[in-house]
Amino acid sequence: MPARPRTKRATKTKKDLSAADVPESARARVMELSDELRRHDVLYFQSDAPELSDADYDALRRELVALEAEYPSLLAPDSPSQRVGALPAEGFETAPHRSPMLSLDNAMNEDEMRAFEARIVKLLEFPKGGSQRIDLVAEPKLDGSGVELIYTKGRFVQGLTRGNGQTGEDVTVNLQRVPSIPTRLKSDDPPEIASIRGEIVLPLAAFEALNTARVGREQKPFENPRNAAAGSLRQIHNVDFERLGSLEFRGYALAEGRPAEFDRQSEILDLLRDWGFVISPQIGICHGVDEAIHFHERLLSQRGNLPVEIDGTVFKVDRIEQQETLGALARAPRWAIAFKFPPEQAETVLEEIEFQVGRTGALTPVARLRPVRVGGVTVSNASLHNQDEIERKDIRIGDRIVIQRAGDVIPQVVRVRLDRRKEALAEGRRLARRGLPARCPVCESQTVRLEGEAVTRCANLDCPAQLKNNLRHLASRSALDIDGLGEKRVDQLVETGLVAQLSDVFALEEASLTGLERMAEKSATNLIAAIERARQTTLPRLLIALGIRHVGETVAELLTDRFETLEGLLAASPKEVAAIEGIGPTIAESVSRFMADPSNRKELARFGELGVVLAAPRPKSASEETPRQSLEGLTFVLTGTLSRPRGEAKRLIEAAGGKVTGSVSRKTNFVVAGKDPGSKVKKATDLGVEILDEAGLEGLLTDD
DNA sequence: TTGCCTCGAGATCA
DNA sequence: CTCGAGGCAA
Repeated sequence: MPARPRTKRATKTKKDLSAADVPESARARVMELSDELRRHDVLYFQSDAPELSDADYDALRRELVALEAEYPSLLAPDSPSQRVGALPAEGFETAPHRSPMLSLDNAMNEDEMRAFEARIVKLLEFPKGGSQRIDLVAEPKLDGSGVELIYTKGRFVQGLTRGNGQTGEDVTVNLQRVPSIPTRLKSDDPPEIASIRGEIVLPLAAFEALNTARVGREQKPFENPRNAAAGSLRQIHNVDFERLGSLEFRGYALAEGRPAEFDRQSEILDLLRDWGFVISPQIGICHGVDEAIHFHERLLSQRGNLPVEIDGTVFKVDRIEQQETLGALARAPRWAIAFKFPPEQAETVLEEIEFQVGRTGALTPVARLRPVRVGGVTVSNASLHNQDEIERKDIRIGDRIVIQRAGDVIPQVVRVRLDRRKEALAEGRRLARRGLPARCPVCESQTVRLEGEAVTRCANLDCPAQLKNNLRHLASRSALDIDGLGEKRVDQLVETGLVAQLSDVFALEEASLTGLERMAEKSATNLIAAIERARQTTLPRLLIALGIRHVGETVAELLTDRFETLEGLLAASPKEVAAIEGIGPTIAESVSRFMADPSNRKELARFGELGVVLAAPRPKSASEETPRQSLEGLTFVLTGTLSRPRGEAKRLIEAAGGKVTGSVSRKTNFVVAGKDPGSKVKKATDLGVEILDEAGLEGLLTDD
């Protein structure tokens, strides 16, 4: 488990040693070790003729790691110590943030900025008539990837992505390669623990250079600096050091470790700079909202000349004391706001309006666009929400339209260039209106629009489009979580008629799957196994899986808490459902209607007939779990000659809840080596995967 | 919604 | 080598 001994060892060094302080003997030994390890890597990977035992190899490697830790200047970017073996076994580990990494509220225009100021003035309860204004620190809002860096006693020990705000991915090994992240804080008296937050960006010049290099190597250039930066952080194998070396970290907050005498955000920025971090140079202090708006406009005018991409201005209340008074909501602090630049717009041709059929049968118009770059990505689709929207904006096929990415993500049609219609016609585009289809585009059934509703629906409950969406939903994470049942597989299953109603997934057999496109033995087995696992589920998951309108995680839990079993729910009267705290009339109606429907009841019964079992609401304790599933979640690889046929060994493992795969990867937990094992054992030792002999396997199977 | 990364497995070629 | 799935970020 050589996860990261480097940083731990390093804390023992008394002070940073510049290159000159490194004893010649150490330098020589590092070179020697590196050469030796590299030679062995080649022997091992390319000629399969290793000279060193794995233990010896490991020892050399450890020695190298230790030396590099002691003399960081000797750590070459291409050192064999940086190879994959140094990485965590399974992707990146996740780790909790020291305090939640919140996001920021947005202001899209001046009014919202003024509202922000008004809100804080009110909350801070300034004495009437006082001339106090609020000092706001202004910083560019960098368009990159947010990270948290942890320093203990001034040493960089851990770096996390933002993740969900509570927990992030530990990308320390990659961040250690970013030049602007100091290994040590420049401070005589660093805090015990400091948490620095900031943005990882890829400066435009580096982005261009990187892409030129990539094109030269016949690699695909990156679409935009932000994705290139975020992607760089998540590299695991064959890590491209050039990429990491071109990243830049810019600090903007100190979430922990603030010395008491620093009581303003502006001072913290200075402190971070003193500690050795890069701080955006375009920092200002604004006294009141008018200055803030002015700052924002000036920054916008400089935008094109800046070395990094930005998408707005962040304003923070300068005084920490005031920040603390204001506090934070669940999602974002009340003392800061991101004033966004107007979204980039682009013009393109609307080539077609299609209608998608959703899970409930609702027909949603989607604009198919001539692909156009906007905000760093190529957009070719945009939702049009509903028919009213199309009519209000008078959108017609063939129109030139203006699009933008709302909230930076969802593309939307802003308006039609009505003034360009003449030209459009001249170019032969037909400018047809697209009305709501009378028949479903997928199954050709009648469509209906209920009185007072905005949406039109396909009336056919068995419409394949609805079935596909329902099936996708059933297989999704929060529902039955069936691995390997993605969009394409769902399409196949429905189109071949293998699944005509939801419960059919549980009637699938391996034999009927093989023969489908890209569905050979292994995939079929895996899918069947995933479905088998899904048979044992819980009532809330099943309720979610059914796709009852308005029933998500929360409602499913509420229903389960109240009725405990499916039978209980089926027997419940609409009144009882409606009486549940947290369930209003709309939801109650939807649930009761579903449960009363005879075909739904039949379908539910069929789930049971096909082996779907609901576990008790909450397992009392872990000790009550069935001991037979002892290998749950473990992956095995078999190699060499075993005393029983492979197939049988495989069955035994699977019966105990384990998984058997063909090749060794970091996801493999155990390699079972029989007589005359193959190269898999070598690979396993290299990846640090545990190797079992047959006795060891027997032990696992019979034990506990 | 798009782009990036990883993984397992299928398809293809030698 | 290519594809599908899954996860993550904005």
